[in-house]
Order: sequence, then C-alpha cells, then structure tokens
Amino acid sequence: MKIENILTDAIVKCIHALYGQEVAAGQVQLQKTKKEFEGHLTLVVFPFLRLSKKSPEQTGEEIGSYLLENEPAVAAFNAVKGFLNLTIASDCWIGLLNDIHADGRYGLATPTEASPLVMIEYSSPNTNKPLHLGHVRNNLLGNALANILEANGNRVVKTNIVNDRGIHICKSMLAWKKYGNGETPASSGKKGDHLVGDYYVAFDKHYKAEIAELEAKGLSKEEAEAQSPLMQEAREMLRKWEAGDPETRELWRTMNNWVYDGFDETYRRLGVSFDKIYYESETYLKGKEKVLEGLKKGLFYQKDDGSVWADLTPEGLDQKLLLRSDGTSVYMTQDIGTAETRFADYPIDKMVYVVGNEQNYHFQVLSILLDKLGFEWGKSLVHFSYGMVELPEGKMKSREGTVVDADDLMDEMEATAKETSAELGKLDGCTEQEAADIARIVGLGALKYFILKVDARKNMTFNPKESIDFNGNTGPFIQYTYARIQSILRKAAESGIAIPPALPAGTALTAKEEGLVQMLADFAAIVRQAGSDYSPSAIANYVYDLAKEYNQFYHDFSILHEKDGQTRLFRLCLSANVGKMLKAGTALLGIEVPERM
RNA sequence: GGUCUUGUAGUUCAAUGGAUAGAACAAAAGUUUCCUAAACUUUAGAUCCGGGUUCGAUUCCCGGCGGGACUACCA
Repeated sequence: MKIENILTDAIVKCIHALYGQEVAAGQVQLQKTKKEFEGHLTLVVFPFLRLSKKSPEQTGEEIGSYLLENEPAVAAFNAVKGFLNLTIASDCWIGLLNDIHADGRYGLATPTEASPLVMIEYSSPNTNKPLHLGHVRNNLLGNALANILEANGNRVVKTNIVNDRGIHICKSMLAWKKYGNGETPASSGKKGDHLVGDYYVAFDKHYKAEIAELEAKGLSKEEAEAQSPLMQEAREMLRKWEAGDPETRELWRTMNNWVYDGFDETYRRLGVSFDKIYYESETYLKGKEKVLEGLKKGLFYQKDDGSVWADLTPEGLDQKLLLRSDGTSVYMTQDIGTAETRFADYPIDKMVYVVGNEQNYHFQVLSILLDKLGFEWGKSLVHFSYGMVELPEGKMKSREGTVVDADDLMDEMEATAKETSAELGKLDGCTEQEAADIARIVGLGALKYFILKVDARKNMTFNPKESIDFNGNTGPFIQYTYARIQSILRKAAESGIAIPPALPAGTALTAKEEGLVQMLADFAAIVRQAGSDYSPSAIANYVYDLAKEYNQFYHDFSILHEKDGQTRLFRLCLSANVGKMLKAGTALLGIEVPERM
C-alpha cells in the first residue's frame, strides 16, 4: 500500500479525533516536501483551519503530534506556517523498496479483455514526399502515448491513415513519366520515398518555370496558374485515376509501393509501428452515406445548389460544408467515413488523433459531428494536438528547402553520437557491431528525448547542435546513468554479491536514499497521470529527475566499497531498481538504454 | 475582424491553486590515487502589463500587448 494512502487514512481519522469532523480523502493535500525542509511528505493544513479554528502553526502541531503518536509510519514532524512536514520511518522505505524490487511491472497495469479499447491514430503521411522533422515529432508522440495508455490498462490499437491519393501524388507520377527515364529505387539506389519526393520537387520546378514563362507573356499570376499545361495534365491524371484507368492505377500502385518501402524503413528506425493501416484511397468515398443519412434526419441542411452543410452556430462555430454541390466529399466527410469504418472494425471506446495543432478547428468540428451522428465516442474524442517544430533560423519551409528530412536527421544523430563516443574513448575495445549499436542507441535516444521532453502543445525549437550536446537534460545522460548502474551490478555479480529478494529492516538510510525510494514509488502514479493528461513529457521529466538524483547519490556514496554489508546490499538493491525504473520509463518513451556505453 | 492557442533566467525547457518559481545550456570558480568525468560541487540570473476571485495565483476569471495556428466547394 502506498504511503500517501496510509497517511491520508490516518489524517482523516486524526481530523475526526481532534475536531470531530468528517473530511473526504480528496480534501487531504499531501505533496512531496521541498528540498529546503526536513521531511518526506507535507500536509497542507490550510483547508483544516475552518475546523480547528486555530492558527496554521498550532493546527499543524496538533495534527503532527497526533500522527506521531498513532501512526507508526510517521517518525517525526515539523510545522512551518501552514505546512506540516512529515518524516517517514526508514523501515517504511525499506519495505517499499522490497515491494518495488519484487514487482516486475512496477505498478503498471496489464490490459485485459475487459479493458477499454483506445484507438490512436498517428503519423498519417502523404505519399508524395519523405517524412520530415514534423512527422518525427508526431510519430514519437503517438508511439509514446500508445505505450503510456497501455501501461494505464487500456487495450491500444495503433493506426495510421495514409493519404495515398490526390493531386499531390499525381504530380510526382507525372514528373516521373515526363522527366524520369524509368528510374526506380533499385536502379538509382535511392530510398523509394526520397525518389518519389524528388519528382514532386521536379514537378514544382517545371511548374514554376511554366508560370514564369506565361507571366512573361503578359498573363496575370492567376491566369498563368489556371492555364499551366503541366497542372492541367496533373488534373487530367487525377481524373483518370478516379475513373480507374488501368495504366494510371498501375503507376500509382508502383510508386506508392516504393514510398511504403521507404516509410517502413524510417518507421523501423524510429521504433514505431502500427496495428492497422488505413488507406485514404479505400475510405475517401465513404462518409457520404452517413452525411445523407444525417440530412434525412434533419441534422444537416441542403442549399439550392445541392451542397450539404452543418449549421454549427449553436455550438459557437460556423457553417461547415460536408458535400460539395457536385455531390463529392470533402476532408471532413472522409473523416466521418473513416470513423465509421474503424468503428465497424473495432469496438472503440475512445479515439485519439495525434495531429498537428493547425487542425484544432477541424477536430472540434469532427467531434461535434460524430456526436450528432450518434458515435458514442465522438464527444470524447481526443485531438492530441501538438505544436510545430521550428528551427533556430526559423520555420521549416518546403519551398525554401529548409525542411529537415527524417532519415538525414537520424543519420546525423548517429554519426555525431559515434564521433563523440569515440572522442571520449567509449568505443575502445568495442567490436564494430557494438560501436554501431551504441551510436544508434545514443543518437536516436538524444533525438527522441529532446523532442519528447517538451510539452506537446507548445511549439518547440529543435536545435540540431544542442540536441547533440550530450550534457545536461538529455537522453544520453539518462542512458549513461543506466549503463553505469549496469556496470556496478556486473561488478557486484563478479564479486559474488547477490541481492536477496527482500532486505531486512533496520538499516540506517540517508535522506538521499529515502528520497530515491520515494521517487521510485511515485513511478506508477506518474504514468497514470501522464496517461490521463496525455502527456509523454511528464514521463520524460520524471526519468531525467531520477537519473539526475541517482548521479548525485552515486557520487556521494560508495556502493561496492561499502564496508557494512547491510548498507551495501541496500545500495545495490536501490541501484538495481533505479536501473529498472529508468529502463521502464524510457521504454514507455520508445527510447532504448544500453547495457554499456 | 472572428475562433483557438501560447507568453517564465541571455537560451532551451519545468512547476495537481501552495512554502524562498525548479532544471539544463551558455557565463564565472572548483573537483578525477576511488564502483564509467557523457559526471559532480559552488556563484550569478526570470513569471509580458493591469485588474479580479482566494488564507495563498506562473496556474483560475476579465481587459490590454506580443508570438503562432485556423478562419477553402484543398487534404
């Protein structure tokens, strides 16, 4: 049982005994004691002043005395202003460490058949160009969130909706036909998504040249864009695709498959995966029926030109188009269709969309529409909205060529990790394979941690140089701490020291040791909180705090060289569990930790 | 214009309505006969402005000011 719960019960009893009043457990505010003060947990006594009718200090003293006398877990107390600082008995911490030591899951839940089913959509790329830094943030957040939700006891289905059709892919296809000489990934040695992306860029280049030429002939920009033969050709291609023209479809399939091969490699490297992939080409025609059904029910209305709209003014929003006057679907209609398809495939209790914050409005509307259409989870759908990734020199603009490519970025991170490790002599005596593994684990860990530690909602600045600085609040620092712990454990094992399944009470603990046990005990609660707040960054910050705290502990005390056997065992056991917790925490974030580095 | 979102040290990030607002980087000074110095220890440095609610506000509310996004019969 958690110490907080024991204390809360005791305090509720205490208030009743002292002041004859019942208080709800929720009224009891316990928080970690600040470093400057003596104690582990602090009770905020302000809420009880009404009951005691005494000063904050007096009330604190009274409650403290009662607890000291009646609750064995409380070893000492001091009252400062309205805060009652409680010191927990050392043996409690030893007991707690034993519990943690014995629990392989560290309090994390294991989903069962009866657990709620959460579907989480993330990544959602277009197939006309490779993944970039923005996608990296999306993928890392989505993957981490899925892990955290699962650790919270949800059945999680990870899904990806691939935007595989539309004018964008037609542009790449057209450029490939016109300028390509039949180049393939195999013939060029290029990764498929990069190859297709190159033709997308080529299209844009030729298109711009055309516009410039037409403008030189005296046309306005709008006229030039409308008349551009290249664009007209691309539109024609889209029409052919929609009509099912075999040749167009064949090329489309071929080029998309190149892209998927490329994406798969990038996903594998990033360490993300999906349980179910949806393709827009298969779902984009759906949704129309659902909208017409809504129209019949009077949820929507039709204009004279035949277009269908939803009136969202009662919700404080605008009119929203759902079907064009020619009867075709828009993005929103497709998302309704996709929702229906998914619900038919899985009994979804909750839907989470990991999509950038530029679509906040879209999801606000989608939530209302799904609710109106009778989807149980519509109202409570979560748009896990994240901010843009900017660069120190400003925003990424594909037109200006300032987009950071995901594959290039990972290459760079690994190369720098390798370089830095080599400089520090960490790779001496490693085989080629070991050195490559360390570079991969550290380089990607640096990238992942740098991105995940930031509150997702906020725009963030990704500084490639700083992220490769392995000092401070970084992934490599956490990994280093883990590797160091493993080293100690190896040495202990070599010396024949075995950590027993449970340590006896009676060892005198230092404040730092008690603090570390306290942090370990908080892990499950932090994960639970991160899950309900949809906040991977909370886990990231916890893991860093734990690593930092352990590093200080490591420097303050000898562990292997401790003469007192009992203390040595305690410190080894503590180290081992800090290591396990670092591993568990980083695993939730999708970050690997090395056994040595 | 409207809607949403954001504003914290020089910089990048923290802080369920709680104590003297925490870290890291950068700056200054130190620490390696010892389990991994990718480390540790010191020092200096911040809540955009004005109201309100509260015993208590970086946090909640209102009003300014400054970023960002959205506001397509594109996806």
